[in-house]
Amino acid sequence: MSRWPADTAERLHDAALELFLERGYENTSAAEIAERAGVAKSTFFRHFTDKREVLFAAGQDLLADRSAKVIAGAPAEATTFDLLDAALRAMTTAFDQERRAWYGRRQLVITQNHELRERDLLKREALTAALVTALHQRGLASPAADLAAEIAHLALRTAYARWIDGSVDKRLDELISETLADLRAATAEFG
Amino acid sequence: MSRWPADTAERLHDAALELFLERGYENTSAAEIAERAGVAKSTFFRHFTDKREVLFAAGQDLLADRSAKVIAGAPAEATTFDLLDAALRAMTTAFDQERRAWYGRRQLVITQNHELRERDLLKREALTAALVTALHQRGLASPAADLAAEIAHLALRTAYARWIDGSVDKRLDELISETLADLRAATAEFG
DNA sequence: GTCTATACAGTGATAGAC
DNA sequence: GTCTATCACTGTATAGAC
Repeated sequence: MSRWPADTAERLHDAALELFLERGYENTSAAEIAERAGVAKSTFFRHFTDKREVLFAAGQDLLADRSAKVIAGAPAEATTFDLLDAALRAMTTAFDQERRAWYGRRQLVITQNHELRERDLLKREALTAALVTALHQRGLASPAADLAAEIAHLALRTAYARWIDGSVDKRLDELISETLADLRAATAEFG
Repeated sequence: MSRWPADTAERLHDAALELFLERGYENTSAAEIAERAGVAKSTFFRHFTDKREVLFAAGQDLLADRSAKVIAGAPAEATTFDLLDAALRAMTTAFDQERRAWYGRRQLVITQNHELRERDLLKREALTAALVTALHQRGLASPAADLAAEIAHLALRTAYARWIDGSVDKRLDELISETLADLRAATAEFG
């Protein structure tokens, strides 16, 4: 048992989402988030480099690493779409079905604010760039690797939106495979 | 001996890029930009909603409108790639060959700063979204429309980088057509 | 090694005057 | 339209407490 209440970061995390939903991102100061979490403002900035990061602090690099490893270790006969499917599924095992509603609330806040949408895009683009690198190392050259990564990016974005939407009760990895299959069909029609 | 003082927005624009190149974006305050342009800090914020926008204020909506019109007015027998090519070329007529070096300096500043990269991504995504809308109105459904827009996005990004790079002395619209043709070939191989 | 306290520069908004 | 002036807030830095 620590002298300090456990998981300060998580409390800040939850306090932030609550307040953003109550009164909006812009109308919530970092000091207020800290106050609700029971810590000082300076503590907030010790845990998160900026105010937006309180919604994005999840292990981004971990996801990229995981997908890179899956791509590197895939069998030689795997098609590019097989690679994308495996990589995206590896990325999203962390997205627990039980926390779907939480991600939905988080995304609602993000969508309604410009600064947060910008940060969201940057995070997604970082994942796409990591995918390109992994595909290059696998021997897939540009522009095919870039195209593949963009398709994966689109699949993830679309599947994530459908997952959060909640009108179909499927796991995120199922939706990813479905969405990617749709995109494979659409890609074939272009050729 | 100019009868009219240069446009305030343009002077702020140029002063900002100069200062960002001299000492970096982070080490330049809005007040300093205003000072070099010969106006007050508050005047800066009357012209640009925030400090980043001084590098992005170019008519973004205009580009989106132009590409939407081109897509709407394209002949019925045009392929999707024809549409993308026409839309991207329409977007980029504003990118004058003589100002290529200027865009290069601007992009250098953007690439070196997180906040500016975020803003850049948001602008590009807005263009992609406008493209999706135009393609929907043309009768192309999702996910084909989304895929097409992402391919266009990738083509624009790649061609723009090559244009700025300056190792080949071609106009941006030429590079776009070339890049798009490469992507068409890559797309066909996936099918 | 985690939290607190305080002071500070800079952003971006706003009100009032010319 | 522009200026001055002022304001709340972000984010940094530092020094110290448990």
